[in-house]
Amino acid sequence: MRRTHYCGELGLQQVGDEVVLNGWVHRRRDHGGVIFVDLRDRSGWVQLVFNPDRPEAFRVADTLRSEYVLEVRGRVVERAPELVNPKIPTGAVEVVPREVTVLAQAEPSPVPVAEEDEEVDEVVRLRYRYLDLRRPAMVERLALRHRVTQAIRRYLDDQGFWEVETPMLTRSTPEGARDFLVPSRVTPGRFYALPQSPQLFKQLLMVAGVDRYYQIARCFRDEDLRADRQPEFTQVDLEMSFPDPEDVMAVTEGLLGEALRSAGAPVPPYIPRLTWAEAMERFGSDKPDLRFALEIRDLSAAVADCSFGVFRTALERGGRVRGITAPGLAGATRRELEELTELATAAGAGGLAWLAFGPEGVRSPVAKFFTPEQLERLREGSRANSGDLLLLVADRDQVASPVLGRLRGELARRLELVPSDAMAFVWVTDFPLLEYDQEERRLVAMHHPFTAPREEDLARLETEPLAVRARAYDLVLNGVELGGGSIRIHRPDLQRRIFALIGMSPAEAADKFGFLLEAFRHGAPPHGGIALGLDRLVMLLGKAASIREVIAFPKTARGNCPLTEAPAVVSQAQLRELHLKLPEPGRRS
RNA sequence: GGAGGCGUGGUGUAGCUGGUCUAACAUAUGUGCCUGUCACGCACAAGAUCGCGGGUUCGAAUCCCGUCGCCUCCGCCA
Repeated sequence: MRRTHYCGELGLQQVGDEVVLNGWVHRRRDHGGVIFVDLRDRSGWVQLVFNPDRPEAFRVADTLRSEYVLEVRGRVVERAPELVNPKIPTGAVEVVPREVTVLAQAEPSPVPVAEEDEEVDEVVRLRYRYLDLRRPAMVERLALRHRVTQAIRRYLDDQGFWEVETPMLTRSTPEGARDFLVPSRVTPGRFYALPQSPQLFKQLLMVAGVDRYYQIARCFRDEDLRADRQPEFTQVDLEMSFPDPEDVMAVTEGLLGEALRSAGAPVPPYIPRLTWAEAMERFGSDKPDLRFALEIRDLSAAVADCSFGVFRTALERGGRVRGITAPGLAGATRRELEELTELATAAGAGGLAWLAFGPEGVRSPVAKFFTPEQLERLREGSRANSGDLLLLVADRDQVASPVLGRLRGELARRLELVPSDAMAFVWVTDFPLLEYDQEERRLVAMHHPFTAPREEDLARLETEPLAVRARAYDLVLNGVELGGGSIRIHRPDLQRRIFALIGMSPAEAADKFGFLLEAFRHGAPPHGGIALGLDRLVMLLGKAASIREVIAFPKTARGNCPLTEAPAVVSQAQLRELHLKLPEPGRRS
């Protein structure tokens, strides 16, 4: 017997046909004289009806239990009108089995496969992921991811991109995230690293003349996890030769359009753009959530002559006073205001000033420092109406912007300004090439050290390095960084200047990236590309609460896999082969 | 590394201002009944020493401390 149909495919077109189905017992309803079994596969389920007039099949039906695996030969029949179940796609028909074989029995499932809305503990779900993945919601997520991935492959193939695989065992590189290391058996004391991204290899492929490359690439970063972060994750990684940023963005938008279409999501007619400076100024974030407005406003001028010391000091020290107006929040309780203040200080602000505009005037702990005219200027400048709450932060932009950005997000949540079904894409461009790392007390690359500076800023590279803008672009969706890319440096001399700026000596550069610098001496084309987080994209398209929902076998927040119990202890013999020695047990620090 | 939350039959929850809690409910499971259900129904049964360790108390699921696991956030993630 060979399967003829998937369960979920059956409908009125098959009425009268004899079909062979394979699937799992989704539910069994035993009425004594008649037994119904919902037979499920990845396509959905269809009802089997067993009557005593077919004693052989009926006897088997009697022994069936949830999640048994069956092979069924039977006839598709139309249901009487009053028996149609409009809730399922196959509800107009049912299958009358002539022959039923139990291919596998099943113990009672720890994961309720048929109970759709049962929230099951995530560890249990991960421990028995193969059962969890049988649940229709998870099947749909796997299918969605598949469709999106295939749409991307098709599109990039159409655009002339070649899919090339790059090594998973490579070398550790400085900068960036912590590497996962793999000890070498053959060369004692040496280690491979799992790639944080195929960055260097795709650049080498450009030098090789591949011209257009892509890869659905697994990446590894040994950093702490989040709802949208896993230690291994998948990027749609692409690179092209001789591009402008416009070319990369155009390809990305085309790819995204296909991905959205494949997911049944509306495709935006265009994707707006913000420079990094504008994003920070208006939204306090380099990945602004544009599903809601709530913009930051500069009120420095309005408070310039007030008598509030904190503001005056901030202004004198080159800072500004900026604020956000929260509509309708003038009635905020002391507790709510404390929470917002706590949020602001935790984000780095010295404090948070607030003014509640009401019909009887202004309620604020700092109102006494302002004349009525100044208060009116503030209200006007902040566009606040009666009933609104104005939150003010006074500090250098570097400190104040992220604080205001945090507040903006928090206010949007509290005011429920975030439309749940909106998809707000935005490009953020012109990132600073470098930033100052307080901890390491040196300049570091904001994106990565291979990012090209803008031509017109080149002259300022050594004199005003923090003012130099990069030819970089990030794609943001709903406040989540979906991906980022840049035009790369392809000239060895410029690459060496950048390495020097971030404090990497020529010797170190030669040691760590010598192969790349050498490649650039052999005719490197100008090139650039982008990498998109596939898991995040699918997560957002699938309205999933975490990235784990769209990964077949994800890790927990501590990086464990409850199913395989990785990471696990290995034998002394294995360690010896790898020339590794662990500290005595009990001395783990 | 830091902060917060959660942990009770297979699963999901209630109980958690200490004492008929000898732990309840739903669901799943087992048995029986039932010929049109589709989250089938009805009846009966079995199933948890309340994550683990310690402490307080005459008495702890309940209070305290520690610890483990999970989740969220901050740091970190070029």
